Amino acid sequence: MSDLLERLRGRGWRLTSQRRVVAEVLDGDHVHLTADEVHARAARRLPEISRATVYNALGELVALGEVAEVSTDGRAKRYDPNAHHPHQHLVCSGCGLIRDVRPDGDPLAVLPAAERFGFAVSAVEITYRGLCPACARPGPPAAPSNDVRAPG
Amino acid sequence: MSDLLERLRGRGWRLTSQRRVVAEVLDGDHVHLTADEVHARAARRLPEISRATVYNALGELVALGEVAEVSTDGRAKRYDPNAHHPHQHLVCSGCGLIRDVRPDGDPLAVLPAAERFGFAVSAVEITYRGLCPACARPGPPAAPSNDVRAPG
DNA sequence: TTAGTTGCAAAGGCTTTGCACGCGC
DNA sequence: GCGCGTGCAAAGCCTTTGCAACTAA
Repeated sequence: MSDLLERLRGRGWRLTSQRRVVAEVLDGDHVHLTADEVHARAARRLPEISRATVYNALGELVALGEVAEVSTDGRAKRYDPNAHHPHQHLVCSGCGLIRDVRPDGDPLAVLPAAERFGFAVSAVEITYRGLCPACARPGPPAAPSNDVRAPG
Repeated sequence: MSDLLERLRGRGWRLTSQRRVVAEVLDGDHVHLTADEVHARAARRLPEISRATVYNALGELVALGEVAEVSTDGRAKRYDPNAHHPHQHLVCSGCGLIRDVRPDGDPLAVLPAAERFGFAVSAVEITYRGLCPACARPGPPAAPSNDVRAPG
């Protein structure tokens, strides 16, 4: 994570306490927080941080390619710090849980050149949908959560 | 298209002129309109139709599985009437053009069972991003459009 | 020092909701 | 005629913007 901060500083990113906290909140695997969740967590350490600042920082991290925006539910966007580790998402239709997965092989190869209609395809986003183990089990499904994280 | 209306009536969908017009607007391949665009086109034939009614109808068509919601840009959702013909999307990073593509093979097979973390995977969404022929060509790129349609 | 950042509050885009009237069945 | 569907307008959620005060380098 301090790697990230170093890298950004090298690119001329002015390092403020607000930006540091935002970057720290967005650390780890299977992290897919909304802007509001990032703000809430950042505010635990820096109570006066404003939403606008969080949106600014997130937008810059996305523009710099350090964080990826994912819209899995059509509501608020989620921010994924795993941008340097190409991966796909497994999304539970029951509780909203999101897991990162990294199948072998080049996902771009899935679309034959003959079917690209002349497009210069440079990226592919793949989302698998289905029920997670907890929601697939008989009985009450896992409660939907606004704070979707990796289990355990 | 009248197939669609018949099917819906059979399911107890009360057939109003507003719903008929919405269904008609959403006819064809490579159609990916926003709710507002659907409303604008519907209003050409039925000037008094309200946005709320369009949203209601779209929501119902999605719930009934007749239309798919796609969020390709993080802005307004787009509605894709091609729900009965499984396909993927090719999205131009320059002008926003969206094309449907249907590679051979089962896209679900891309994710090995061993990497499903116990999820019962039932669907997969794939979006390819890149430049369309017009935007890849040197010179002024195609103007971004709020009315993204199939070329020609 | 000084240009870039922050916080606040207001505005903006997209979507949903509440309620009285209207219309398909 | 009944009950669902409609239109209107207001509210809601998420995000962006304008501007004066502040601060990292």
